[in-house]
Amino acid sequence: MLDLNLIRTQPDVVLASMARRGLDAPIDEVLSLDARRRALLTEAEQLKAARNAVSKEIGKIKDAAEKQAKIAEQKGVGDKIAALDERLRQVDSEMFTLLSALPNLLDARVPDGKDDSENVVLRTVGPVSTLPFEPKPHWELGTALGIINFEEGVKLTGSRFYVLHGAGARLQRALIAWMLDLHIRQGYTEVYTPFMVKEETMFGAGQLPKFRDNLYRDVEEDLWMVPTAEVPVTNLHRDEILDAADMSKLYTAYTPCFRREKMAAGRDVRGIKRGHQFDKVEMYAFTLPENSDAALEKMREDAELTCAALGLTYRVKQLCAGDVGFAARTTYDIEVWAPGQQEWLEVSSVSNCGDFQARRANVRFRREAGARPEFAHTLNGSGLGLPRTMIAVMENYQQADGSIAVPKVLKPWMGGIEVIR
RNA sequence: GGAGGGAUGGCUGAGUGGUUUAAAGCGACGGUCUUGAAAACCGUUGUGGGGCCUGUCCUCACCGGGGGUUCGAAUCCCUCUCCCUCCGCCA
Repeated sequence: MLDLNLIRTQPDVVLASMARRGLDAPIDEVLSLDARRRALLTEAEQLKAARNAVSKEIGKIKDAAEKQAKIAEQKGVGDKIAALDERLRQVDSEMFTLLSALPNLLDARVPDGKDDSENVVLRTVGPVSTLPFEPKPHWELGTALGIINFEEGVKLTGSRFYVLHGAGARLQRALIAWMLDLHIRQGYTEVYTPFMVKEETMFGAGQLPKFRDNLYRDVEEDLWMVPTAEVPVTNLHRDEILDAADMSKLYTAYTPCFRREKMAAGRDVRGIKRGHQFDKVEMYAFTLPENSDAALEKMREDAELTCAALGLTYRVKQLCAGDVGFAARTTYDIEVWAPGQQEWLEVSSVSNCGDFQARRANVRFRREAGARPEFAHTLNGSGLGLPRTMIAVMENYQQADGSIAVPKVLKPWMGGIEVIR
């Protein structure tokens, strides 16, 4: 949610930022609604002030006849006020609809560009291909080794689902445990959250109303399945006023993620790259406004270290204006090289949301006792999406005979398995 | 699933239609006192919106959420959510 006051005072700045995203934002409509709203509010409040004063007088009148006369005089005022309040409610709701559809302002340093084809590769770390044989894609490796079973996923649930077996399931669990432990060492506090949340919680993280079509929902209980840990973690401090002395607050969370992927129908249908259910370890930060830039760089480094420690070749991209997500002001993507698919896989996306999410979720902080509350800044970054990390590990650690070596850092969780064969 | 009880400010806790303009206590902050501190005493103490005469200013809303009754609602009515106690069932 953008600051209405910013739209009022610097509409041109807001318009320019929206234009960089390729949007024609209805700023004029917002401003005229705002003017109407204030006019209605003034009128309604004057009536309320008068009514309050008279009602107070009535309470003090002792003479019954005089009292009845005064009460009769007041009849009808309530209806007038109710009518104004009703119009105000309508204006408010129109305003809310408009404002909640506007994405975050972009950081000025975000490069221009219309879509993902214009994202900027900042650097590539590691060699792009070193395998001395023809590498296979993970779906062939996984099926041959019996660690990924696609037919079973279809049998149980449908397309885009799969079952992991034996060392495959264990490898994923090892990745999750290792990543969580790594992030804890990097200063994040582990949290385990619900995977289903109420509508308010989805709104607070910026998922609703805009991304409704991509979410699973239980209609009977009105609960929504989380599409990312970012959703519950953002809301951990919803409607709270934090103490500046306790910030930054850094969290890491493992959750499954549920996405309908309606927009991606027919895309990435092979393998485990894009499923309706996948696991992810997330990093999240609540910071003071002046610290969010530094927190973004730290989080990017923490995510990079995860790739590096796994021995994966990766590259860091800065997203261009047209590709930065709805709630973010700036985003880095980290992609790892998958030699079997001959493809860069997006495994992490690290974003600074500024005060955009905090405004929606009403997460504030106080600099000192008595100071006015201010909105916190929030940041989120995947500590790597599991299926894509699995793909990268399988394809990079494959050997000529189709077996897969276990990366060194994961061995403590693999129960002595050195090679999956 | 059944029965009952609750939700009031940072916290505890009064308040059942108009001196409540939400008491009181605790905590926090400021001051007096003190070499310093404690104690004591005095004072301050929420959030959000709007206005202009930009002020130690005026005003509106907020007592779990929403709706209603009334000239007037923390208080009465309806409804939802959450919490607690007991019973049943249960991983």
